[in-house]
Amino acid sequence: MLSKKTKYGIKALTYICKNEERSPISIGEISKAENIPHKFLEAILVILKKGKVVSAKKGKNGGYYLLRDAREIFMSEVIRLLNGPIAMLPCVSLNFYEKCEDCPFEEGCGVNQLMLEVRDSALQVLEHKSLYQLTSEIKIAEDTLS
Amino acid sequence: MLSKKTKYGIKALTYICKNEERSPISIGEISKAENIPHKFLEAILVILKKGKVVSAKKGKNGGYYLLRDAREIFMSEVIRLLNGPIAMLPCVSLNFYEKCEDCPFEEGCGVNQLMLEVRDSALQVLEHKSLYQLTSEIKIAEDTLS
DNA sequence: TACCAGCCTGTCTATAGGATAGGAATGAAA
DNA sequence: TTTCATTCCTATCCTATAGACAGGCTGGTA
Repeated sequence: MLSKKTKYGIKALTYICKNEERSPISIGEISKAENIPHKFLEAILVILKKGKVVSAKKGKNGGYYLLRDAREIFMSEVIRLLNGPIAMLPCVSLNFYEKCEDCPFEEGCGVNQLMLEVRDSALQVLEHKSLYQLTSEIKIAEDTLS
Repeated sequence: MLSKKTKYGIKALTYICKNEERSPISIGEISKAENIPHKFLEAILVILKKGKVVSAKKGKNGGYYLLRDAREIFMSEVIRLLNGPIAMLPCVSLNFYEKCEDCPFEEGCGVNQLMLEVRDSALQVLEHKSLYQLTSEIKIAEDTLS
């Protein structure tokens, strides 16, 4: 399952991206616009800041802004920061690998083999989807609706 | 994350499949061979039984056996029974759909769009991987090791 | 220098996963 | 017909984590 933390995080990023010319954008504005609990969003953006995805400006008219070109921010990275491993099992994770105690050897574990394939197929999507692309898709959807 | 329930369930199924000619196989045997807590495995197999994947024979020399050809048992089904939805969000789930409260309209939600693609790519793998296939792969791995 | 917005720490609750226990029901074998 | 292995059912417990909120500190900008 994708945690709300991650969901909120992605929404916040797309909101910042959509309004980049006005950035920095304050937590208050994002939380109102995207229906995200204010304090929770605070914590989320701190994580994204530590992850070098965004940066913050303090003081009056402060807020958050993208630290890199939105074309260079990929969903795989954001999800790893907020949700943890993309793989569904620690023993097939690239960035959060852990051996599992109950398996004598991984190659002979069917679950391992299976989840390896699932992970790769998910990465195929997530490593190629940039924040820029995601934001564009939303804009298109909004335009066709109105 | 894949729950241990699911992991254990798949392991149990492959074990039964591997030893199908001796079936029914008892919980006791499976739990010992695959390092699965006995009582927990009980609960898991009951679920798989309700899901018409396996069936049970009671009494002496009883146990569990596959209810269908292993070629007709797909991982997508097993995972849905034990782990719940394959999608990472209820609002993109085929079998466990739920609208999310915070989105005014789904088409304009980037997370929704993204997770839709991830779900499809995962399904591509899981709907085509049969228990038979998975079990074969394990056998091959075991042979090449020895 | 005053204020605004980010930052930090800590607490609380609900939920779900994982695991265990004890005994009832069933049915094959002795 | 008795015995015993096995499934089946109900119930309880523990723990970790997600989600959310509160209060006050910090630092920079107007």
